[in-house]
Amino acid sequence: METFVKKRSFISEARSPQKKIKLESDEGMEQDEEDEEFSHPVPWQKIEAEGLDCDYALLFSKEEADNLFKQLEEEVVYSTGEEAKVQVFGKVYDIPRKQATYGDAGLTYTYSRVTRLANSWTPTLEYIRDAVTKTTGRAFNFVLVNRYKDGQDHMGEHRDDEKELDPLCPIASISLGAPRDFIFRHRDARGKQSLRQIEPVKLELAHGSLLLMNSPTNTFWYHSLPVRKKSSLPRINLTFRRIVVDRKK
DNA sequence: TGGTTAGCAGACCC
DNA sequence: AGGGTCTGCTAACC
Repeated sequence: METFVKKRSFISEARSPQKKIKLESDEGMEQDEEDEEFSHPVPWQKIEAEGLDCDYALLFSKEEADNLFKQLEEEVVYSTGEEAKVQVFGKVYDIPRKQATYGDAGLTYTYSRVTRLANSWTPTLEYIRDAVTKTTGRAFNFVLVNRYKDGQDHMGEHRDDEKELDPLCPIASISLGAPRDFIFRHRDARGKQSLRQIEPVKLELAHGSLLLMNSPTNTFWYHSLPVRKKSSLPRINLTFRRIVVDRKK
């Protein structure tokens, strides 16, 4: 049975998923927003299930996505050593992909018991961040970069539920490079005697695409990027987030 | 207190 | 026949 979300099935109106509100401006950012800079509005596909709310769109053309991928390959510096390891069920493993963290000065992000300090934004990451902001009306102060060198690199099921994240702000996921399957599973449909039977939601994340994961998706749904042996090319994923800044000294 | 961004084994399906 | 995929399990630590 094919449970993948059909491409182009019900493309909604060509407008942003959130109303064009004025940007929640962080300090001293752009004043008057030229909506026309990223000229044509993007056609969004709504992806919904019980407790799941996502918006999917092709944000960048193939040509632009190609260039962005190339630039990121030159700019991004990935973690090594202890920061490239993860501890699960008492054992330490090498993370089966590469990771990097970028964001506003001084921000930290704790992921699976390892706290990482954000590197300062690179030009390309800033450019993509601003493109995402212009098309969504959301501001982000942090991005987690994951690089999957081929179909063997992967990420297991998890939720993005770190408590330093602003729970109401969507997470914006940009995909560049090889397309990969992306799977959602409801938390009540996991385990042997799962409480309920809920079909997973599966989609393929395309080169240049943007997936917005809106609240409360990450409360109820785990997601993963499973191994795909037939995939041989690299993929870079950027997840833009809003980290709540603790204003205490 | 309870959840686990990892790998692995066994079942299933081409 | 066997490789790819999917699911459930893990049993230490924070």
